[in-house]
Amino acid sequence: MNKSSQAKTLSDTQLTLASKTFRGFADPTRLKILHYLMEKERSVSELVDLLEAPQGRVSNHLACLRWCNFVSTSRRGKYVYYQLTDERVKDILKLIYEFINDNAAHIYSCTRM
Amino acid sequence: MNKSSQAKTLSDTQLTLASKTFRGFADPTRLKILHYLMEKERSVSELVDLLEAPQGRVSNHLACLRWCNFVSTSRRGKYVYYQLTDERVKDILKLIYEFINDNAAHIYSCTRM
DNA sequence: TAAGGATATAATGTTATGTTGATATAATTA
DNA sequence: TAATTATATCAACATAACATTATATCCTTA
Repeated sequence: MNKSSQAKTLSDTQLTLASKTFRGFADPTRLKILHYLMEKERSVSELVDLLEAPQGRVSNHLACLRWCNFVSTSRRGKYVYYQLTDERVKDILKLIYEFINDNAAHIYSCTRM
Repeated sequence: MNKSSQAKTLSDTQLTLASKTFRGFADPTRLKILHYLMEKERSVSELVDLLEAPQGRVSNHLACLRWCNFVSTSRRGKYVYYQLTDERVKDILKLIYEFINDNAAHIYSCTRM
């Protein structure tokens, strides 16, 4: 019934979700934010200081990370604190950093696409 | 000596490499290709058939996957066979697919960025 | 070596994503 | 309640990524 050459199919929905999720990680500013959140929760203004980036940009990227459900928020007083939502976010980041340690030269040369 | 609020720093190079690597995964066509390669190696023309996509597009994405060192090639006769290079590529994909199973609704609603 | 099949590359137009800068909202404190 | 601080959002622009299409290269076999 199955063509023997055909792997278990991936639905279009899964493909869309997975590529969106990877895109969530695919920006240096967002990676920095995640990096600082791996240590502990941080308010927006702490992140603005740490990143030395304009507040609007930081908030935009935080919105993106919320959409992906990588982070969640809790307001206490006038500050909004961000924390990692899912332990697997850490696992994924760790795997990637391992991977690039062994493949740096290769990836660095990538210009196309 | 360290500001107590500061996590172990990430170099700009690492950030660049990591975001490039994530972008390598962040496209449905490339995810499909990786999916088929997880089962076994495939020639370009097999992939063109499986994906029902124009050959130029498939080859362009394969070039991208090579840059990232996700895949490598071996020519046998007139065919070029692609295989996964690094076991961690599988690990990363598995983690992501797990993650999206639990976060689908959230991610699906993401429109910005 | 000529012809044909398999694969790679590259130019162009289009769309998606990120940045900037300005403004809006929400909580706090004077 | 007015002023201030913290955060979010949005519009306009710049840039990067992708699809398409055409062409180039590489290998095989006649």
